Amino acid sequence: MMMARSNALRDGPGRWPAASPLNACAACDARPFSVCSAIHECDLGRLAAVAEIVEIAPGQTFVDEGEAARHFFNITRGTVKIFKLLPDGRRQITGFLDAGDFLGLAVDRTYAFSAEAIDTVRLCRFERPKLIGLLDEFPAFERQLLKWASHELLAAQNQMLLLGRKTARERVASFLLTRNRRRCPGRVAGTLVSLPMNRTDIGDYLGLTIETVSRTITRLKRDGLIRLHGSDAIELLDPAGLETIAEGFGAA
Amino acid sequence: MMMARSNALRDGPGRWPAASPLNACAACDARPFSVCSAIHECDLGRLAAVAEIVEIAPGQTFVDEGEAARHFFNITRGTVKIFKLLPDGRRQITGFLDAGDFLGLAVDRTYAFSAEAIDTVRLCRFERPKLIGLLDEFPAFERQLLKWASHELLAAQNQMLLLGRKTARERVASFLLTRNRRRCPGRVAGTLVSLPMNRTDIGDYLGLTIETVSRTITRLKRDGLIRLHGSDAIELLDPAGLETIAEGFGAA
DNA sequence: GTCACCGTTTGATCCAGGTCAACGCGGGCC
DNA sequence: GGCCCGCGTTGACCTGGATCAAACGGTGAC
Repeated sequence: MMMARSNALRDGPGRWPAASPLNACAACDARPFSVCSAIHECDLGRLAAVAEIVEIAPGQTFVDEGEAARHFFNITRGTVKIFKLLPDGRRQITGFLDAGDFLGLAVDRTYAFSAEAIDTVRLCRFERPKLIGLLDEFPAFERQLLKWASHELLAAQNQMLLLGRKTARERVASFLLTRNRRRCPGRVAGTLVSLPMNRTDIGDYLGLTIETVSRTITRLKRDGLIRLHGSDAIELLDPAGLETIAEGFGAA
Repeated sequence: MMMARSNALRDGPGRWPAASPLNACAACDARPFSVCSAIHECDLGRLAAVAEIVEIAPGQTFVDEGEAARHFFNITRGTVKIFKLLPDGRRQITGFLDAGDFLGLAVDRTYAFSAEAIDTVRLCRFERPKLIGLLDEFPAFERQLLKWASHELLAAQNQMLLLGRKTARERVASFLLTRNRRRCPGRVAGTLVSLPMNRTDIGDYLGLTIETVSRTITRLKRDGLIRLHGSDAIELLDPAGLETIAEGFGAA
């Protein structure tokens, strides 16, 4: 829906015209941050051989919950949201993925989640059997995936604490700090957080409504903890104060 | 706290007098269900050599959030709760682990969670470097761990949906069904769910208070969906009806 | 047997956040 | 320029679940 000239993944034309697969991996900006860093320069050809570079248009869903799980993905540019739906439309976003993040582990035979591009996303797509074959060949790659899974599990536990036990104010403060800790390509080191997702997405990630997110941000602003630069960038004026709130110390 | 003759893990006397480590692994009831199944019968000696069998008394904490992460664990008997705390005492239980479950992945240098035995728990304890060494030797074992991590990630995403978007009634129904799907040693196939944890634990797992858990169970009972057998066993009279509620279809 | 204790249930009231509704604002389009 | 539309903000009110409080019931000690 939207974008007359569709870049739909399964329609075919979404393929990125990678000059040479080898060069694609060697030149990849995201590789240093990603699981692919486990593969040595000299073996990049083997990796590139099973990778397919794809570009996804904003708003486009490229993984559907319940669909047969045929691929793994590695984000190399842009931001993706992962979510689950209830039949009446209630939605829980379980994570935002940026460049360098790996996608496709939490899976049985079918995907247990959907994935949608927030902005223009570029990613490497791997057929599952091919990537699994590569794991046999490169144990360091498999080790890296295990490390990634552990990292995701840790983030998931933090999110469960947030969703189960934190107040709206604590949730928003936690969210801003977590976002700020990410390596965002092009981000000036410091306290300016860019939010490519809209308020609805933030609400669905934090288990709140859009109105509560908005009100809570307004209140943090009034309290001098943050400053807005448009609605998609927030400056953290008092990171320590936010940390105090996020960790549940905040009395107010 | 409690149990005059302490089986405290770090006090030493918690060690189980395993006749022979080799026999311990070969005879382990939990092995078929656990990540250890990846190690062939003939190599069990290598596994047993790095495993230490430990018994934990009910209520005893054997992993402390923030402590240096020195071990992995594999539960072979009993039930464990994994939780995170906020400074003011709010608690989120992020999972219950039973026989066959692996513990210790969601970790950086220090544990990101605490773990406490609910009933009498027996587990295999592995020093992290030793187990990691074993992974180099047995790729199938590492593969199994990755599979386990993926499985946990999937469960975590379901739990985020539950905590972020489900009503109390939906949460309790989901919980009972999830519990029922587990292979509980000694459980008669069917619809009798055993709940070794108390109501406070259930509340802290579902992001509810103990009162709401109790009231919700009472209401499910009144509606003829479940029957209580004591307070720690629940019979599912209408699993399909519970499923409808748990998945968010339930109008009532 | 009975007493005390602890976990559970039930009842009464409260409130954080949800719902419903209106308004503001910026960007694209004609 | 002016209109429209989608997102974000703000306001008024409502409610599901929290909080506070009391009663219940099973179990172990004596």
